[in-house]
Amino acid sequence: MSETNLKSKFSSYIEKESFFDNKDALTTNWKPENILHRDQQIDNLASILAPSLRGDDPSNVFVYGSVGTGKTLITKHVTDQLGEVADDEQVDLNILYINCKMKKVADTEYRLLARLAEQLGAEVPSTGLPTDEVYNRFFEALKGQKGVVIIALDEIDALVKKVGDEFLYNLTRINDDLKETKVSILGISNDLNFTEYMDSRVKSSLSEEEIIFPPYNAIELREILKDRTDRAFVENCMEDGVISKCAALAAQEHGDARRALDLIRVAGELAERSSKNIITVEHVDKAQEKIERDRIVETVRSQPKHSKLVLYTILEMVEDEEEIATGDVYSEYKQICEKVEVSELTQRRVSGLISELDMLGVINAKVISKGRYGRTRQISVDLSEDIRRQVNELVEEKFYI
DNA sequence: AGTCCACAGGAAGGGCAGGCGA
DNA sequence: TCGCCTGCCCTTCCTGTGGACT
Repeated sequence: MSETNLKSKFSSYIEKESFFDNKDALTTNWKPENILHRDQQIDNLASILAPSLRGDDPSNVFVYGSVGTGKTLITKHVTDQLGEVADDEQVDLNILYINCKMKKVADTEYRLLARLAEQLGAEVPSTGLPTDEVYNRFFEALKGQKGVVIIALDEIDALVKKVGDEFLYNLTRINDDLKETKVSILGISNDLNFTEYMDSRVKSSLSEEEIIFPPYNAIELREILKDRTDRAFVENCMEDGVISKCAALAAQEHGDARRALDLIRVAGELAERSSKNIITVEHVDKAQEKIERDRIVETVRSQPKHSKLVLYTILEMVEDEEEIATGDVYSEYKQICEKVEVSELTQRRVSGLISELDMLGVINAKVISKGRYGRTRQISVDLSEDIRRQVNELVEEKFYI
């Protein structure tokens, strides 16, 4: 681009008014003034937690609902209000909130206990101690508290699937050993069938109360989007139907409000970069593609190197054949390893990697039986040309293919 | 009815990096 | 510095299995 062109690009960027007035209103951290379509859940949670204001320990609660149904928002909203009232009334109440899925923060038993202890004022190194020592420090910190401690564990299903439910068992039994302090647990799970993974004792003590968050339908999503976009965007910057389109796309995808907000935000950003002076329905389509592409590419980037190589192998193979089996992938993968001078992994591991890639939604792999000819995974790929190219570049760059 | 393929996938454990206390 | 911890990636060994073929 010539110098004058570049300059005019920059100056036209300044001249063009931004569509965004307050972009924060489209993030998940934003707390809207009025929360829509969740009155029942708010009411329910509030009445369950209210006894803590009288110094009684509230029942343990389990909050279920798929992603983007407002679980975290409502929990924070209710606990914040509760905390404020407790402060005003000078009631001893401590509310801890931990997201168990945060990488490197609370995604193991050790880290979870360390964070909890930290929030109670104890000091725990990020690694190095035996887990039972961390547990002790957490317990000591709890002893120092008076009144009720509510522990909110967000995305608890991810942690239990990873490390088992033993820590939950310990947490639910902790009240037996405490005198001054009463602990109550508020579990938040994305997985509706999550309790199946748990020991029945843990299950019964943890789900004394349950609150279900159903997915939003398209109409509800539209109202939520309307509310947020009124704050986030300047007036009259959207073509008719943009909000409905975002709501409809997100409703198709499990009624996910987060996805709806992402869509409208990315559509706005794309429109801003384009020459159009209004956000159009086409921008929403492009936003949908971009979000999916970014998700896949980011996922692949964070995979271990052999997972990248396996994916590369699969992408090469599906060029010629629609559906392939694990064994085919493995022999081809070995050849690629030889070519790039990397020592190959065992078939067991590659099988595991394929299974992971499937769970991450990068490839499709379902187990089928071919009778006499054994059981295997039938692998297919359903990625756009654009994504395949980006993934291939990612791998080729890394291995100098 | 039984066999047998080509894997799936569980369990246990090894080796390494990063990080601690003493 | 050493000894020990955890998390991560990986191997080894193993049992399980749907259904075409005999």
